[in-house]
Amino acid sequence: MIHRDSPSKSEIKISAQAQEQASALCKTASRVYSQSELAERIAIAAAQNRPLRVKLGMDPTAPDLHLGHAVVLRKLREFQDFGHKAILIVGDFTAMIGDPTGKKKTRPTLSREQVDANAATYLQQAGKILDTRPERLEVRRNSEWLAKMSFADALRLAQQMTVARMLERDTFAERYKSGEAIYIHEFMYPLMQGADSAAIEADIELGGTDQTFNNLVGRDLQVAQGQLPQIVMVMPILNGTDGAAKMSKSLGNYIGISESPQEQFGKVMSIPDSLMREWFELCTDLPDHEITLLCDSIQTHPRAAKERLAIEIVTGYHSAEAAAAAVADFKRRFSDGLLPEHIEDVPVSSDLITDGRIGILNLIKSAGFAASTSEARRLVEGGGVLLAGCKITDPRLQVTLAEKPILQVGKRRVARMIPPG
RNA sequence: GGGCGUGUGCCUGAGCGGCCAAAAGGGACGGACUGUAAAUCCGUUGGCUUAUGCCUUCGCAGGUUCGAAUCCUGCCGCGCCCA
Repeated sequence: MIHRDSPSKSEIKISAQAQEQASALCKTASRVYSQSELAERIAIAAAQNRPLRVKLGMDPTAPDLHLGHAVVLRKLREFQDFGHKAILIVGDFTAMIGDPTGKKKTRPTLSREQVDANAATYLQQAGKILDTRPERLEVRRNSEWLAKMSFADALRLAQQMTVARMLERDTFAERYKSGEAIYIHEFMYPLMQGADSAAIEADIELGGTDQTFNNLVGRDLQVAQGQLPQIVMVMPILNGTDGAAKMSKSLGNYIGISESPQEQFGKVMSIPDSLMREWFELCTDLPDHEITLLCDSIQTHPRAAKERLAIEIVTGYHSAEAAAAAVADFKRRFSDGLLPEHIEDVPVSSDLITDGRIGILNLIKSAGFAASTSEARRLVEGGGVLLAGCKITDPRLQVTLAEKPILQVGKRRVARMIPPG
């Protein structure tokens, strides 16, 4: 138990150093509740000779982290680099509800093993960004305290909140207005998340702007328990590669932090120019003046700027060498129109072959470039298929694989087809 | 609990007995142009051994019809109003 009653507010002198640290940390944040409180808390912690406890919740499902998650994780890393402690909360208990932000209904309860496995995968990916040393990172699952609560405990929690306030929350407000269902248990979600903050005595909670309400609830619950209210810092939600919607796996507009250098690079190159500034700010460590220069299309050609952005990102998740290779590969493929240096071999199953020949549609399917024969047919008819460099127009074409021909579908999908045997 | 309404393809949304695998838009994919940008233009957008063919799809289950996404019955989901 950390005692919060040591130096009273008036006694704390907020050093210039603390001010500076606070303003550095707040720089890319969307909002902070509040920056002055943060400076003060930094000073308090320093006076107590302890690190700040910086909380971040994680969903124990589908741990496939992308650049959007990375925005918050990068911020958390900044806190760690100032000597503070990251507390990752594995939301294994809250997952039973699912954040009302998403449209998904109640999720299936995950087994302990699944949660462990997902958390491990999460950490393995987040480890590219976070400092994972135990003195800088603590991982807790919220079933640890939430599962123990009785119905009476839950009621006491619920007493902290009013329906009116709950309905102020944007997602609830929208759903209520548009006539979508809102279940009572969904109201428990913010309360549970707030209970997490109280349970771990968080000084700060990070999140995306969509978490604002949830995180602010934590403040009230902490105060109710005699703790100092956590400072809430919310980060902007990163737009996806399409520039139209927030980055998410289900929308397919994401760049995974575990993806290959080539893939990351190519995807960055495909984003709309209008997205560059945001991405520079939230996905790279480049200083402001450099970003300004790069985003000025007079001084820097947008394509060059985007290449730089891609290099920065690939370097961050892989290495400078990998980024250089990705640049070369990209130029080769898309500027010079050549085939990539490395082409994946795809063995073709022998039962698709009759008399040494295979139908082009089956070939496309076996390369995994089309989900159905009909789709493969459409690709051929649309003129998107090349075999051994020749455009295929006849969906009925039978081909031989003796030459291990290279199959191309669209601009991106390439494979060398290997005959069985 | 009662009354009214609603449920369509990835999404929005028309259809309201045959001409419906189902309008239109969005998205996505392929092509042209480019900087794998934007804008624009063209094509495709349920599945099937290649098809004036067959199968699956319009909440679910039955029924009426020569014939249903369209009508009837029951069920389920959602909303609104009343209590």
